[in-house]
Order: sequence, then C-alpha cells, then structure tokens
Amino acid sequence: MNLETELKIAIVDIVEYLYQTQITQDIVQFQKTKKEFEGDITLVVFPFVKISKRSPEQTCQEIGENLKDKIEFISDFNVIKGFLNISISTDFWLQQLNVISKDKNFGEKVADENSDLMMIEYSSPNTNKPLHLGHIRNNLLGFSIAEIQKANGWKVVKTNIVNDRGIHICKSMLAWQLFGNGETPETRKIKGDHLVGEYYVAFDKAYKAEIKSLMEGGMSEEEAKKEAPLIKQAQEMLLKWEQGDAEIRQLWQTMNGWVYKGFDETYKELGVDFDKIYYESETYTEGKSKVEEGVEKNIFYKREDDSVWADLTSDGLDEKLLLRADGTSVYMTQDIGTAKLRYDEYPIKKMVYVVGNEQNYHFQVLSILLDKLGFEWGKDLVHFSYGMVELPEGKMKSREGTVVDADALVAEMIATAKNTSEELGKLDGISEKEANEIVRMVGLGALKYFILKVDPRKNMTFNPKESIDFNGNTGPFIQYTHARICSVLRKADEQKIDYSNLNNLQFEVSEKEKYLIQLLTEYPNIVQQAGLEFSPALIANYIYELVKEYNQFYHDFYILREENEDLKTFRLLLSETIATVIKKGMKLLGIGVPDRM
RNA sequence: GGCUCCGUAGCUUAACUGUAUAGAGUAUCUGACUACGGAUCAGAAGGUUGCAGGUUAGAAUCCUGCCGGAGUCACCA
Repeated sequence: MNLETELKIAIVDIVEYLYQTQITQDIVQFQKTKKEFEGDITLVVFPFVKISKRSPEQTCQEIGENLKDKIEFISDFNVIKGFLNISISTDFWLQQLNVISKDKNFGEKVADENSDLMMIEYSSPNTNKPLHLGHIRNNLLGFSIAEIQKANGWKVVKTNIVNDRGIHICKSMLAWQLFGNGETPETRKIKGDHLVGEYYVAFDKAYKAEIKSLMEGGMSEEEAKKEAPLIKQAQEMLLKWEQGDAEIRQLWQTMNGWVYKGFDETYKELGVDFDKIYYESETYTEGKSKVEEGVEKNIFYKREDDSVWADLTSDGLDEKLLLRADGTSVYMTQDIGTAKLRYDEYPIKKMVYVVGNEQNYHFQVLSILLDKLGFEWGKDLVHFSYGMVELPEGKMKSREGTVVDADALVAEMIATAKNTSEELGKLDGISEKEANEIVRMVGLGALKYFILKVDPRKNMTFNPKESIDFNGNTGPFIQYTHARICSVLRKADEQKIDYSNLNNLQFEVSEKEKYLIQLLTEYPNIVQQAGLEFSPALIANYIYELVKEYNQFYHDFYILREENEDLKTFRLLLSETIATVIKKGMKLLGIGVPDRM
C-alpha cells in the first residue's frame, strides 16, 4: 500500500470519529509540500471545515494530532492556514528506497495473456514526399505513447497506415514519366523518398504554369485548376490505377518501393517501429463495401450523380461525402475500411489515432459514422490530437521551401552534438565506434526531448538553431547527469564498495535527500497518470525535476569522500536508484541514455 | 460566419481532479573551479496568467461575453 492510500484511510477514520459525519475518500486531497515549508506531504483541510464547524487552523490541529498518534511513520506536523504539513520519518523513506532499488519492474506493469489490447496508429505518411518536422512530432508521440501504455500493462500493437494510393502519388508518377529520363535513387544517389518528392514538386510547378497560361487566356482560376491538362492526366492515371492497368501498377509499385526504402531508413534513425503496417491500396475497397451496405440500410444516401453521402445534420455536423460520383473512395471511406479490417484481425479494446489537430473534425465524423454502421467501438475511439510545429518565421510551407526535412534535421542534430563534444574534449580516449553511438544518442535525445516535453495539444515553435541546447530542461542535460552518476558508481565498484543494502542507520538524511526519495516513490503514479492522459510531457517534466534536484544534491556532497560509511552507502544506493529511474523514464520517451558521454 | 483548440516573465515553457507568495529553463547581471565529470551550482532581476464580469472559503484552471492567433467547415489525403 502506498503512502497516500494509507494516510487517506486513516484520515477518513479520524474525521468521522472527530466530527461524527460519514465522508468518502474523494474529498481527502494531498499535495506535495511546497519547498519553503517543512514537511513532506500536505493535507488540504478546507473540504473538512464545513463538517468540523471550526476554523481551518483548528481543524488542521485536531486532525494532525490524531494522525500523529495513529500512524507510526509520521514524525511531525505543522499547520499553516488550512494546510496540514506532515513530516514522514526518515526510516520510512529509507525503507521506501530499499524497496524501490530492489524492484526491477518498479513503476511498470507487465502485460500477460489477460491484458487488454490497445492499437495505436501513428506516422501514416503519404508516399509522395519525404518525412518532415511535423511527422517527427507524430512519430515521437506515437512511439512514446505506446511505450507508456505498455508500462501500464496494456498489450500494444503499433500500426502504420500508409497512404500509398490516390491522386498525390499519381502526380509524382506523372511527373516522373514526363521529366524523369528513367532516373532512379541509385542513379541519382539520393534516398528514394526524396527523389519521389522532387517529382511531386516538379508536378506542382508545371501545373501552376499551366494554370497561369490558361488564366492569361481568359479562364477563371477555379476553371483553370480543373481544366489544366496535367491534372486531367493525373486523374486519368488514378482511374487507370483503380482499374488495375498493368503499366501504371508497375510504375506505382516501383516508385512506392523507393519511398518505403527511404522511410525505413528515417524510422530507423528515429528509433520508431511498427508491429503491423496497413496499405491503403489494400484496404480502401473494404470501405466501399461497408459504405454500400450503409446505403442499403438507409444510413447513407445516394445523390442523382451516384455520389454517396452521410447526413450528419442531426448530430450538429454537415453532410459528408463518402463515395465520389465516379465510384472512387475518399479519405473517410478508407478509414472506415481500415477500421473494419483491424477489428477483424485483433481483439482491440481501445483504438488510438495519433493524428494532427487539423483533422479533429474528421475523427469526430469518423467516430459517429462507425457508430452508425454498428461498430460498438466507434464511439470510444481516441483521436490523440497534437498541435502543429511552427518555425520562428511562421508556418512550414512546402511551396516556399520552409519545410524542415526529417533526415536533414536528424543529421544536423547529430553533427552538432559531435562538434560540441569534440570542442569540450568529452570523447577523448573513447573508441570511434562508441563515440559515434554516444553522439547519436545525444543529438537525437536533444531533438526528441525538446519535442516531447511540450504539451502535445499546443502548437509549438521549433527553432532549429536554439533547439540544440545542452543546458536547462533538455535531453542532453538529463543524459549528462545519468552519465555522471554512472561514473561515480564505476568508481565505487573499483573501490569495492558494496551499496546494495542499507543496514545500520548511523547517519542523518538531509531534507533534500528525503525529497529525492519522495520523488522516486512518485514515479509509478506519474507513469499511470501519463497513461490516462496520454502525455509524454508529464514523464519528461518529471524526469527533469528529478535530475535538477539530484544535481543540486550532487553539488553539495562528495559521495566518495564521505567518511561515514553508512552515509556513503546510502548516497550511492540513492544515486543508483535515481539513475535507474531516469533510464526507465527516458525509455518511455524513446530516448537512450549513455553510461558515459 | 458556425464549430474546435490555444493565449502564462523578453524568448521556450510548467502547474495532476480548483487551493499556500503562479514554478522552471533561457537570455541579462553577480558570485563559486586544489573539478568523486563545471555540459555544473548558488544568488539577483524579470508576471495584472489576453481583457471584462460571474461561481467559490479559494480561479491560470470552471461558466458567460469580448479581443487576438491557429485549425476546420473540400468530389485533397
């Protein structure tokens, strides 16, 4: 039983005894005692004032006295206004530290056969251009959420739905046919996704030129966009693709193959992976049949031109297109199909879509449609929505070339980490191979931590120049602290100091150290809370707090020079446990922590 | 225009289901290196939490109305 639960039960008893009123545990509220006050945990007594019919101070005093009598590990208490600050005995904290240090699964639940399954969809790229900064946020969030859910005892299936078909890839294909001269990633010596991306841009450029000349010929912009020969050709190509035209299919497979190879490299760099990949080309027909089924059941309706619509006005939304007049499917149709396939394949208890907040409306609609179609899980799907990543100059726009390419960014982060390390001479005497690994961890750690520490819902500003900061609330600062602890522990091992157990208690534990242990005991709560909230930011900020506190402590004491052997042992054990929790927490963020750096 | 989300020190941001003097980092200024790893630490300064009301013993947090920003309301995905 943890500290709070034990206190809660006792407090309910005391309040009921003192004031002869039945109460529930919900109104017993704790918070961590603020640093400027003495104590470890604070009870907010305002909720009891009405019951006690006494002043807040008096109520505090009465509860405090009874609590101290009743519970052994309470060493003292003090009252400030309506806050009862409770001090917990040193013995209690030492016991906690002993328990934590021995629990290999501390803070983590392990899934077994009976655990429920959660499917998390993330990444979901189009195959017409390389991944950019926005995808990085998506991938990091998706991966981290999956890790956090695993630590909360879920069976997790990470999935990726690749938008490998549609007008967008036809545009790239067409441009390659027209201007490509048979180029391949090998002949150009660039990644396949970048090559295909170039053709997508080339199409856009040529298309724009056509529109311009049509408009000069007197056509309206709207009309010109529809009538431009290039877009007509692309649409024709899509139709041919859907009809299974052999030549088009062949080209499509080749070019998508290039892209997948490129994506795989990027995913590997970022350290994210998937358990199951779906391709829209394989799932979109499934959606069609489901929509037609809906028409038969009169859930959807057909217009004169044969297009299929859902009327959601009764839900306060608009009418939504599901099948075009030519029978081709749209985004929504595909998501319906994919959902069906997934639930046929896995016993999904919870479905999570990690998708940007520009699609909030889409998922609101999807949820309603799935519900109408009779999928019982439709209503409960979770859209993990996150904000856009902006640059200091403003929004990223592919046309203006202000998109930050994922591969280039990762490379830049690693290069900067390397430069900094070399300047400081940190990696002297380490093999080149190990040095490269460390530099990778640091560069990626900086990027990942920077993105994950921000509340996902918020739009964030990413400054490529300032992002690589090795001070303050950053990944490298945390990694550095971990490396330093490891260094101390290595030295302790060299001196053959055994710090695995705390036996005699012939020393004084400082307030700071008690606070550190208290922070450690909170780790499981943080993991659980992050699971409920789906927020890696919670974990990130917790680790930073732990690291910051430890650094202050570290600065004040020279552990290995400590003359009191018991105290030395204690501090080593505390350091080791903190290092372990840092490592665990960073793992939930998908960030590696080196033993030296 | 309708709906959704956001607005916190110069900048980047925290505050769990309301609760003590709204925490950090960064930039600025001051101080600490015979250093278990200084990529560190201590201190100063920096806030009308967009504005105005309301609910409450108590509001950055909940409600209402404004202001500002973003997104969406596509036969794009």
